[in-house]
Amino acid sequence: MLRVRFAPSPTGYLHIGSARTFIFNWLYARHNGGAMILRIDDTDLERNTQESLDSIFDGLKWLDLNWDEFYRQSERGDKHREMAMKIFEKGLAYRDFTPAAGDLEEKSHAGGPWLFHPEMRGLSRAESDRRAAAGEPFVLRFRVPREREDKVIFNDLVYGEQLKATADMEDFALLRSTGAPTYHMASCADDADLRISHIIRGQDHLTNTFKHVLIFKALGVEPPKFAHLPLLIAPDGSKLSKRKHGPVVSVTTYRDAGFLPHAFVNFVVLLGWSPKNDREVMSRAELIDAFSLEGVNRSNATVNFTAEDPFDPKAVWLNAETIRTMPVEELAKALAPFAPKPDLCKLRKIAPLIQERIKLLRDVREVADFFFVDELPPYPASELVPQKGTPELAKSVLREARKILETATFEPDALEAALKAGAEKLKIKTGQMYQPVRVAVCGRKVAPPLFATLAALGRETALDRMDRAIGKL
RNA sequence: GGCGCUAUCGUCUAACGGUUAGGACGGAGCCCUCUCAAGGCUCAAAUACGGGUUCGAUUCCCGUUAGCGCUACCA
Repeated sequence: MLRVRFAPSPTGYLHIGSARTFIFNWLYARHNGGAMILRIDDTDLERNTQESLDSIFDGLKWLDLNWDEFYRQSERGDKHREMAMKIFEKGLAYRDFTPAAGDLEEKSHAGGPWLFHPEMRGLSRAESDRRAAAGEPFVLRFRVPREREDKVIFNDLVYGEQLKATADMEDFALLRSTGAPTYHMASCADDADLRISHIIRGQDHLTNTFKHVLIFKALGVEPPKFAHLPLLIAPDGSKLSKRKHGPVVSVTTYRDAGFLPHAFVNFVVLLGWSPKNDREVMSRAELIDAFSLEGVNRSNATVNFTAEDPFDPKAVWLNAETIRTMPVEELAKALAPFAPKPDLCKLRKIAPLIQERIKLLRDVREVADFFFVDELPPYPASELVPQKGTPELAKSVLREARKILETATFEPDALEAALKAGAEKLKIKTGQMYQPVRVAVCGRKVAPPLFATLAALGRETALDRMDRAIGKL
């Protein structure tokens, strides 16, 4: 059975890149009828926060993509330690008693690469046991088999065959001096234990994979298949980060601005993946059907945001497209949390009027504000004056319109016919009739279609606003 | 510094070694129209650079450049 996992570490909020990794895994699992596993990789006690964990759950819950199994890595520490010691017992790892030192710069620069402490790698088992028994702290290091194997090879489902000389690999840590497993150890131990068949993750792990292959082999299990995803980067070319780019990278920012979950999924899946048939707007079912690792490309994708405009224009367009094509009832419900009042009854009337006029759900506030107020905010009387008209004309137009609205049937077609007739009677262009009425009723020149708007507003409100407008002139 | 990965319009991307290098977003223009949208049509816009291989390279190989990643007792 195919088994994939998403393994975030709760050290920041769920950001768009992590969400994408989840989505790719989910799609792959659903496409193949496999299992989706959520595992919280919280082995770094120092940096984990409950807030971050909440953010991850909030984000995933919003995406509405489910998982089949759930694990928390911190609860499995004993198992990881046990598996690490199994590697040690096989002689494939050794204790390093070198005290943790601030020789970081020394390691990374200093001309040659730092690989291991020879005297520790060469320590006899008896000596090692003696010092450990004496309570001397140590880190457990993997003994990279430079003598037996000169390279590590694996085949990445996206990047193809990957090869690295063992001579270029350091003896990485498996267990910290506190006894806690490192990420590499915990991750591989769990992947092996949970029988993960495919690891789909960010390309930042591509070079780590050589270490992981070594660990899997040391554990005596067949390594899973690997597929690395190109990274998501900011317009300046740097990796998306909270510190540098702020909340624009957080999934909850999209949610709070009024993105529809599916529009977000649709946008994000197109970053680094293509169905190769020019299709872009796809339903969830179509996505599941079309998804394959072959469609994943290898170069990083830029999320195009700016300080003024935090959302990629394509994401916004996809969202608008999703809004336009969804059932009105669903739209009305989605709009409720964003409207001035969560009045579903009213929203059902408004939704069709604004459906193709909003890009984000939050836009409802400015596009449909006048539906929710008892009294219109003040606007200049000059707005009531139509093109090539005078205040006097505006006044007579509004009086005529008022009279019409007193008796007209409040239904779009009937209102249009009646108002049109009124314009003919006054011998003015229809636009000169409609525009003053629009301003009187909406409080501004730009608004949804007039007749449907009037119908939604109702006679009483319309008449009241007409009177106030006439009074301004 | 070492090791690895990547390179097509501004952005996301498509193209068995043979295409006028295609689509989408965004931009510009026109049409439609009660304003705004939506919709329709049109336009501008790319194979990083240099060498090979080949009858023929966006595509294969090498180099350069650039970007990114890893190089922790972080994940």
